[in-house]
Amino acid sequence: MLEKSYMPGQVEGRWYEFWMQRGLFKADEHSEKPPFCIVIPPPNVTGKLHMGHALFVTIQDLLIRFKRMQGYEALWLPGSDHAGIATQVMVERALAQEGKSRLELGREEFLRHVWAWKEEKGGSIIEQLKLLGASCDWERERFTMDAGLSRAVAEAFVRLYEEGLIYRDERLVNWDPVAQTVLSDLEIDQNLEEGNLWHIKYVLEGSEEAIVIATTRPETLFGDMAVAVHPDDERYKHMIGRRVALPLCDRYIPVIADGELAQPEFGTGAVKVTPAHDFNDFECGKRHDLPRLQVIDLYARMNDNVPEPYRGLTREQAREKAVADLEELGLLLSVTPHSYAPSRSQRSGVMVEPLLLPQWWVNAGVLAKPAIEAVQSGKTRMIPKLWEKTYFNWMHNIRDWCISRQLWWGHQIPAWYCEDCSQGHIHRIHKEGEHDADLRVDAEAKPIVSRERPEACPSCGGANLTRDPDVLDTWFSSGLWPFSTLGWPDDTASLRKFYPTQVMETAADIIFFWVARMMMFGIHFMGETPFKDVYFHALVRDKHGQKMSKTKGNVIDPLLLIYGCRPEDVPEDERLASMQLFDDYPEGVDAQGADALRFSLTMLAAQGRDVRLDIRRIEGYRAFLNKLWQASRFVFMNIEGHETRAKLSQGVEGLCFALDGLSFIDAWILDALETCVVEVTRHLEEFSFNDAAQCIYEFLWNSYCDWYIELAKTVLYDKSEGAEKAQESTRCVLLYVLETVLRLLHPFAPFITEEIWQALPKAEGAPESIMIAPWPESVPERLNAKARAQTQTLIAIVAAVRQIRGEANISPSKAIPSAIFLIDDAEKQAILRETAAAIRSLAKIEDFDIAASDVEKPKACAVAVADGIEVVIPLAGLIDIDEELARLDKNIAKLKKDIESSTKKLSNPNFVQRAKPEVVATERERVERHTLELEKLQEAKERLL
RNA sequence: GGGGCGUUAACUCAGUGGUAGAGUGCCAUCUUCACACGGUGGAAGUCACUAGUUCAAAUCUAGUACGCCCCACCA
Repeated sequence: MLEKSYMPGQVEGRWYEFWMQRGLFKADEHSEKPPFCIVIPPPNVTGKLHMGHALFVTIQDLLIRFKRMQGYEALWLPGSDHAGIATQVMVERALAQEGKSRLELGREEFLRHVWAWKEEKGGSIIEQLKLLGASCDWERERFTMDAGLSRAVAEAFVRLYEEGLIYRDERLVNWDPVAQTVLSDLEIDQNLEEGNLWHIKYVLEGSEEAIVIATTRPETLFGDMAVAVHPDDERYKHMIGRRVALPLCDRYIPVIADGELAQPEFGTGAVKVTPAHDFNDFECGKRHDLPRLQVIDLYARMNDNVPEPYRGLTREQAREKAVADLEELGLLLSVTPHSYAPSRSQRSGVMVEPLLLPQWWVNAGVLAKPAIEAVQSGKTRMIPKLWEKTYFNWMHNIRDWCISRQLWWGHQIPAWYCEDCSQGHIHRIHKEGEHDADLRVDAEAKPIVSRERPEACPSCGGANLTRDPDVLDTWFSSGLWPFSTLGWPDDTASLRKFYPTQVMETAADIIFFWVARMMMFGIHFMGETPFKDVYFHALVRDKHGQKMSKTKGNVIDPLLLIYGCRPEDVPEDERLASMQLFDDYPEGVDAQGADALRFSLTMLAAQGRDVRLDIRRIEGYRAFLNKLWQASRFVFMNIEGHETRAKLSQGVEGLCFALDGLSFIDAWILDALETCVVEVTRHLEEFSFNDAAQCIYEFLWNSYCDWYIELAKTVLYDKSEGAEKAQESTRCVLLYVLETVLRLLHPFAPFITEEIWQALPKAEGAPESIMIAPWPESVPERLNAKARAQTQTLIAIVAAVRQIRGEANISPSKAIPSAIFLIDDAEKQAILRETAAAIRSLAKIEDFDIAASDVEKPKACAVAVADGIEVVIPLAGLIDIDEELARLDKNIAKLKKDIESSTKKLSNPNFVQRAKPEVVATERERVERHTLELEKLQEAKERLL
């Protein structure tokens, strides 16, 4: 027997262990079953569980458990990502607290530290996924830096290099002067900020005349190589080809015409050109063959190419000094406020400095082509479809991907340089107190790309080789994830069985970072798209729609919700991050359980919409699970000691009752169950998870609990003779429906369903867990339109009496002594007779008569019409006449309004002619029905007056 | 500049051509034998605005307002 109330903590503890011990999450690559595989979006190894993880675990586990029950060989392949920059920054920060830096430690020693850190803290995110019930095949857990995946990375790199799709080149790149690495275009944020526009005079050579340029970055003027104006700009036409004196510097630069860079409307129409520190200027410089003068170094300080007084200043200091000096010289014309969008590093938040540096690149255009075609042809679908547009848009305009990073934590690029052949192009900058030299390799050095360290230089045979110090962008290894995790480059049984995977489920914000790269690499290396469907889930936001962030204090930690929390028990930094939560719940939050969280996220995550997480809704769904718990208790209490248990022990199908021997109520709940099974299955197959969950919710609460169980009570508690047969059938149906719903609900709420299911009597040879029990199948024979109509009548009658009771404020403890149901239809009379006991009990009427509609009614009575049946209840001191009149008036008004609008429709010839015939018929029937009802209510009113 | 999304009850959200639904909250009432994490009844919305298409629009089209996101940026 189950505990009196549902305690998620107690229930959830025991089952995960059980599943693991029995090896139920394991997938067999040699199985005959059709494959269903999802590879997990690998969370950052140093990460901490947040709502985004909870959401993806919920959806992916839902899919995996659903498919596993449906008979697929379901593989959910887990793992984690080394997260290059994020992890390195974190470890460096920890080292800094000990007063150490990575440069002091040297590369090898630093990497030992990172690995130690990974071993110590890396497991926690994985353990947290388990708490949510994730049914991953943990024996296959991978890490992007493990030996196998590192081999895959080297293999991919070498192949792409040999195919000419990877190359090394010196270009203008986004440099993060704090993280000391280059960043890809995707790792940069641009948001509008307030800045200034400085107007500076550049005086024409040999003239008093000046050209005024407008700039947001006056400190870069030291690198100016030209001033550009629009060729058609009348103001400046005569200056084109002449030279201007570069302020603060002892040199002259030309005025050039460039219609692409210079827009006459903006600023003064004249723009300074700094090819080494601005992407647009770089392009302009190429067009005009301008030299590039780098004036800012890797640490964002002014280098030796600027006049002496500025050398060594930071960008900011240099700007301040330059502006002051210009002002003194009378060259600063004005400063106006100007909002602009500077590029900032997503990691450090610092302004990125465009610098000219040699880096490794992937020729993305070639790889993108088939990846675009795969989606166009429908080989891979994106759901919701609107993301396909975003995907195409980016893919069509894709730029080469900068894959090298000046970090130590990551896959070191498998390229070496021959010290002899590349002499003079390999620079070591050794700083005092630092263990390793800072290694810089010019673009001119010739790389030797190889899977393993080469023995000797293929050109000169020399053995003096130095490895490229850079590592690869984290997303390079992530891009290989769907096949590297299955054993690639080896031809393994797992790879053959599970590639291509069926579903990729992830957040849309990494569509470019990850999905696009997996598509490109998957097609290139495997010859097939890595997945059939890509389902994008929404972002989880707080209840006001704000992105969750620690600094905003609106984080909702999934674990706090699952296990509950009191503010005083939460560590301070976490409490600050969850400030909003504790403002709303000063006493803390009760334990909701992983099942309630999962069910809530499923309900909230409608396709294509962001999720605003409201704890009150989670509480509502926990109440739903408690309802399931209580209903199960009811079933257990009632089958205890009866044959039903023995019947179930022959298997659920042993519960096979003769469908024609059932009461219409039994038949009705089976009919509703059939609809529920079909709908839930369909919705899951269409990725409409919220609709699927909604179906189960409504069936269980509104049909099963509110009506079937209540109706069952009248059968089960019937003491009269001969009731035993109906009772046994009711018990069977109660149990059968519960068991089926548990299986339907299992993928949504795995713990509670397992707990209840295990308490059911087991059949010989039954599966050892609900998670490997078969998914409920559709049994069309269960559909029963007649039973549906009959039950509808019953429900309408009970509801009508309840309405009278409710509005007349008749105490629920007070029985109504008598009632009359007036109806001519013999079938409906039969329904009333058949369910007399149920009506008496649910409406709490002591007795009632059934009569034809022309029978004379008592004078003072309350009247309602339900499904064509006139429900008459003698007032007999129970009901206040005025209240009853008010109730009648309200219903009469409602009917009148309804009839009026329907009549109006029907009097429109266009409607009658053009609307679908069934719609017109419905409308006619509606008027008829309501008119009849109205008449009856009006008569009742007259009798009262 | 380009693209996308949203605007439905007090709050959080479903719905998507045929007269509006859920959860929470609210009002009334009830602790009887599954459940007060509950039962029963009730109140609550010109479905942002304006046009158009249609017999019929919350639902389709166009535009307006407000909010949000992505991409590309003019110094």
